[in-house]
Amino acid sequence: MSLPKTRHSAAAPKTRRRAAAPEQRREQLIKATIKCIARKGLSSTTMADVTKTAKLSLGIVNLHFQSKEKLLVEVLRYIADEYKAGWDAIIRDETLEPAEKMLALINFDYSAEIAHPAKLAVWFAFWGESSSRPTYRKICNDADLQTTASVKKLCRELGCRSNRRAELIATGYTALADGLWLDILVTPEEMDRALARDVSLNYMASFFPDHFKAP
Amino acid sequence: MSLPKTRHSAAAPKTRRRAAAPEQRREQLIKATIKCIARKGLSSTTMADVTKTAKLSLGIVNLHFQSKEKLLVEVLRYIADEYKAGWDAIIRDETLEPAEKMLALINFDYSAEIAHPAKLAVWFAFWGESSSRPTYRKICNDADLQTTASVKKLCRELGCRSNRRAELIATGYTALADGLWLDILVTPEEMDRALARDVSLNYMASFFPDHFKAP
Amino acid sequence: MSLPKTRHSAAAPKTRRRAAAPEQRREQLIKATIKCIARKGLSSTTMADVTKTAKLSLGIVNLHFQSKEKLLVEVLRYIADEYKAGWDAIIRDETLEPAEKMLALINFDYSAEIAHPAKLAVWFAFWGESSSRPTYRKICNDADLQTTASVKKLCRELGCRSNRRAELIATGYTALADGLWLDILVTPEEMDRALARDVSLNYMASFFPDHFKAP
Amino acid sequence: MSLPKTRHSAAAPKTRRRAAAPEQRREQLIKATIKCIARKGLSSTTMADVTKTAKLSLGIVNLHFQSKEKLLVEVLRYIADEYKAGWDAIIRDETLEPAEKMLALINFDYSAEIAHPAKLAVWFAFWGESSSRPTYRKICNDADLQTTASVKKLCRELGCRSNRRAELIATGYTALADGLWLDILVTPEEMDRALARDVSLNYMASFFPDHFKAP
DNA sequence: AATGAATGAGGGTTCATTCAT
DNA sequence: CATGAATGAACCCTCATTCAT
Repeated sequence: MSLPKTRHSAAAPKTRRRAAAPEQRREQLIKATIKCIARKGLSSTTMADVTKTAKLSLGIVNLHFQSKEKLLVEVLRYIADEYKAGWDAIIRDETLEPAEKMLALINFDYSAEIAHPAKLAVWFAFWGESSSRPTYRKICNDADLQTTASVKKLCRELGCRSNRRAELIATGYTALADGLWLDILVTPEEMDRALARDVSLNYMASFFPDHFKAP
Repeated sequence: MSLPKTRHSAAAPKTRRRAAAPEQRREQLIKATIKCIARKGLSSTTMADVTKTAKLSLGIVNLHFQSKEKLLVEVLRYIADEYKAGWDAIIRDETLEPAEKMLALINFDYSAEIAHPAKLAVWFAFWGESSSRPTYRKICNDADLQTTASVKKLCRELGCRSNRRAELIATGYTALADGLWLDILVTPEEMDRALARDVSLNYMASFFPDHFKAP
Repeated sequence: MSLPKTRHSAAAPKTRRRAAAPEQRREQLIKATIKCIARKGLSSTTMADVTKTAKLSLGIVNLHFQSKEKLLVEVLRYIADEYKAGWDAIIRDETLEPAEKMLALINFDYSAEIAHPAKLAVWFAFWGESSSRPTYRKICNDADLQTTASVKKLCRELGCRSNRRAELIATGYTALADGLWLDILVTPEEMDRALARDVSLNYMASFFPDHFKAP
Repeated sequence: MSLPKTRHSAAAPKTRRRAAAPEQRREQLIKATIKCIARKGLSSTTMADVTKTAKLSLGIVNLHFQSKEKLLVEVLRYIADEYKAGWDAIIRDETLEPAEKMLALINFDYSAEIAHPAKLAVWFAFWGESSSRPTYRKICNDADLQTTASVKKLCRELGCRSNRRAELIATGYTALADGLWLDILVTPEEMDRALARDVSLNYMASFFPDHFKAP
């Protein structure tokens, strides 16, 4: 909208510039955004912050993502995809027994890559906004739902007879992971990845004492 | 120019709201803010939203809270205090056995008052921002730390010999509760208060089968 | 849209301010806008220009008009209404004979108030944009259509027998006026209000020699 | 770092457009600009619009015209030149009597080529801006002044004794044409080329009943 | 000669805060 | 105490222009 478009003053780029593959620029901007969200929070992260962090010019986000909103959605999707990819790789690994899979999943959930403070900050920043933003919610949910479904299946394979019981355990596992991530993010003095792993292992061990040993 | 420097005509003060007890105004504004955060999210809640919801004038927040930031802190504190008060009442109730206390706590955590969507929305909105805001973090943490400490003590009373083990269970309980609240907020179709209660009870039953029965 | 609303920095008004009746402020802003359009053109007129001209703060336009676009529409409507009001007053004046009315209309069309350079600049600025903006077009047209209808009726009263002929004369009168206004605006050295009046009178005199005398 | 400073692999120059005669490119861009102005208005026409319409690359305008401003001036000049060329051809045609010339001019003014909606849109777009842009004004004026001068001369040849009277008629003719073009552009439902021609002819017939017959 | 990714000044809009009433 | 018009910094977005390729 807005009438006045005919610019009569000139706006001239002063410095050198470089061209890059679009996909590369997008990732560069997404990573800069993650850094900013971790540092300043979602609502305080501005386009200027992001582009300065990426050492690029102000206009570049709109060039590659059309709008800030779309950038943010891509950021969330980027993290969600990374999580789902890692998780799926384990689930599909046919060399592992169910208990080994579950163990691998626990280790994955609290690996340095996944339980990284910046990424957790992003997760919860979006979760905090998710109740009023359907798009965010959808992406956040998808990850959780897949997780729960996989764990439930594993529970059955681990010998859980009742479907209802498997449901409770799997739902609990996902919720527990969310809560532990929150603790890692918010009280790093009290909670670290190792402890979170132990708590999760302890959880599984209590339900499947034959397959897991409490730490 | 304008003549009447001394206006003797009493300006009709239209509908001037009656002065109210400051404490009452503050609570009125806090409740309006909770409503707004639940409806629009933390970052989209404006002073105008809050005051319109409270049916008060725009300037009144700064009159009673000095700034938006301070209002938000008070909102968070209000919810945290309510939670801690309810929890403490149970902990201090000397008529209850440890297992009864734990059960009461679980019921409390998923009561309509505490696991209320609007309040959960507020919790997670602040948690989402907490990583970049020390003040928010402090308030959010305090609640969690007290909770964990209480549960840990109860675990010992329920027969848990190892301190380490009690720590794991208690930490897990708090994290589980956080994760379940998140689910109630974000996927109400998948998770409700009753199911959350069952998951928590199932958790406790697995560690203390003599005191709790899995649902 | 756009997430980040939670301002954490303060933006404080520094100077004195005064309150005014909304209608008064609106007119103040409309007049400032007319001045700016005449001076810089429609597309180069910015909110900052308008508010600086009105000696008010930047945010005030959005306070009173919601958006720049709406301000512009109101500006156009303001001028159109003024024109129609003056025209209607003459048309409805029952003390005037048809020829007297027509003469009064001609005098009105090139009066200082109506053929004012700033207002003409606004008219043509909007007309220039009208072909791509339905809202502008509608307002501009309405004025022209009423004008033509009135003149046509007067032509009949002046003795024009043929409806078709009255149509041609009236349509011509309106077009002539538009063209003369354009000349006054664009070539003030060649065309002034007095000459424009003479051209219009000459036009009418050629069709109704019994009622008008060529200048 | 990057190894291949001397890239011997011939970079495939994808679809590189063939170089074209500069004059041809310029006209291509001017025509695309006219199309855009007619479609979106002057102030909303961007370099991207123009180059996309011309199916050329973004940078090409600055290559051929240095700046947007200069492109626009060339667009205006292009249309003005076309008009003047057509007009001059008639004026210089020695096979025509004065009355025949005047008729030919009227027919020309409302020919499909001249009274084309897109071109009229461009005229008025520039006229709308002309009051604040001397360059535009000059070009627009030149056309009008030549027109008026020619018509005035014809009036004398048609028997108009008084210089003053010829002046009034000629000035009126030009203004009438401008106004009629505006009507064709802005109210196509009410005004078309045929009607405009009739109005103009009716105008001339009223002054020179011996030479023209009212339609 | 031609391309289009990159730049950044400039624009409209929002909204926490102030203060005359 | 209470009100809400006014303020202006800061935000997101647009787009003419540049220049490495």
